[in-house]
Amino acid sequence: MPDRASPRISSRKQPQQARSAGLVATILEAAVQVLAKEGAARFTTARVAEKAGVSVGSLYQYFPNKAAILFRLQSDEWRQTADMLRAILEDRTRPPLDRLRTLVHAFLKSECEEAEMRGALADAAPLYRDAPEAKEARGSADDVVATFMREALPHATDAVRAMAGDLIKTTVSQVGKDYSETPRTDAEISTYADAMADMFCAYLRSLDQG
Amino acid sequence: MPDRASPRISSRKQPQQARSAGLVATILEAAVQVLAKEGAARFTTARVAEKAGVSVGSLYQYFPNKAAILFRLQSDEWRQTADMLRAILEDRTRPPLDRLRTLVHAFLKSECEEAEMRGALADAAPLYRDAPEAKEARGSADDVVATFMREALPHATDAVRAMAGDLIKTTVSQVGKDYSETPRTDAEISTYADAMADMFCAYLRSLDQG
DNA sequence: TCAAAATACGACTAATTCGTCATGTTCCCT
DNA sequence: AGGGAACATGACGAATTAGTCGTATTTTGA
Repeated sequence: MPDRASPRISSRKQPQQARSAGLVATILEAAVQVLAKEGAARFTTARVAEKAGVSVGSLYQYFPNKAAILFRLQSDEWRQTADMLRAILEDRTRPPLDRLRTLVHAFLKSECEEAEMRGALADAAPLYRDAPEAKEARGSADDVVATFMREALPHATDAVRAMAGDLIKTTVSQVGKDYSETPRTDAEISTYADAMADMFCAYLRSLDQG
Repeated sequence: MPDRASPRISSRKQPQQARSAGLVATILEAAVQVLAKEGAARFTTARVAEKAGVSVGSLYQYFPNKAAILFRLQSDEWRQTADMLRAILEDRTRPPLDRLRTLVHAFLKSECEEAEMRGALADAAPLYRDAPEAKEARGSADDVVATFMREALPHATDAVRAMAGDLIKTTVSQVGKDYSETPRTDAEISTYADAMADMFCAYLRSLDQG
């Protein structure tokens, strides 16, 4: 918890001409580069601007502070993965546990891609996570998971479903972060994902029977 | 990854007189206070020294740098929890799955205690985790877990046992961090721990049968 | 065409930080 | 008692950083 008072993180101004829109894109790309190559501790606005071939002043016209850049990167990540996972979970042509398995595979694989950048982004989390915008961003996946759990555990109580959903959600997300810290081959990722899926399936079956 | 070169983190000199031993203890207590109340970003040697009622110079006689203090705190935590968990896992008078359930409860409860400080310590991890001393510290729990898995999964192959052990280890540790981020009552912790234990038990039973 | 709006620039300031070192104090042992 | 070792002090230097602001350049639209 770096800043007690939550700093504004929203965009300072929207780019209106084509060149400034391009500038924002350039900055974001450079930010990813700096984050991946230099790490969270050496992520500075000056370095990002230099990598982007742009002046600091220009950067500060579209991002109110350093945290805003990081939050933007994290936001984009979240949106992307959320869409992917939602698409998998909502495909009702397949049995629930099959979908769950696919989800675990997809999520773990996605976490292992660009792991350098994601790790550094997580290190920088203290800079943006206390901002109000970041708090809103979470918990949007709750509905999708709740719906899925009703399908997966038709005979269980709501309380059990909620707990199981929460546990699985947390496990997938947190274990993914830990697992992706060291480099893995696709085969390793797949094996590990299967083990996780096996665990979830065994758990859900036992819940729906007992 | 804040520092490419790994800084020395070992103690600079050992206290030889009683007063300096006390001073080290005072510093560590103050460090915990500062970490919990101010957060990782505001954790500075100056603040720790002030809180301890000691000069910065004195602090630097027993810790080579800021990271060393943080690493020391983390080390002490690790040793403490490791001992606790080992004691539970090695009690062969009880069935393996019972022990596993107790372990989950104990670990989750311990993670939820002093959560402020632990969270801040995790935020500061980039400062010390790349040092060689920190890398050694991990992986000492592997033997205990391996032994336990042989008991819990007598009919499974070694590969399955290794995978399951790794999965459970990672899950408990990572999910614990996430779960302890928001304050919980003892009852909530216990319920969640039971759910996790249920999941592990269902998984292990399915592995030992199939 | 030309003025106003939008955009871009980068030197600069104020603040914070880590860690050192020359100096002073306390302790221990003979 | 007294001399040397251990210990304690805190002002200070060097480095880094976030963010600003006055100025210069480009685009737009009438």
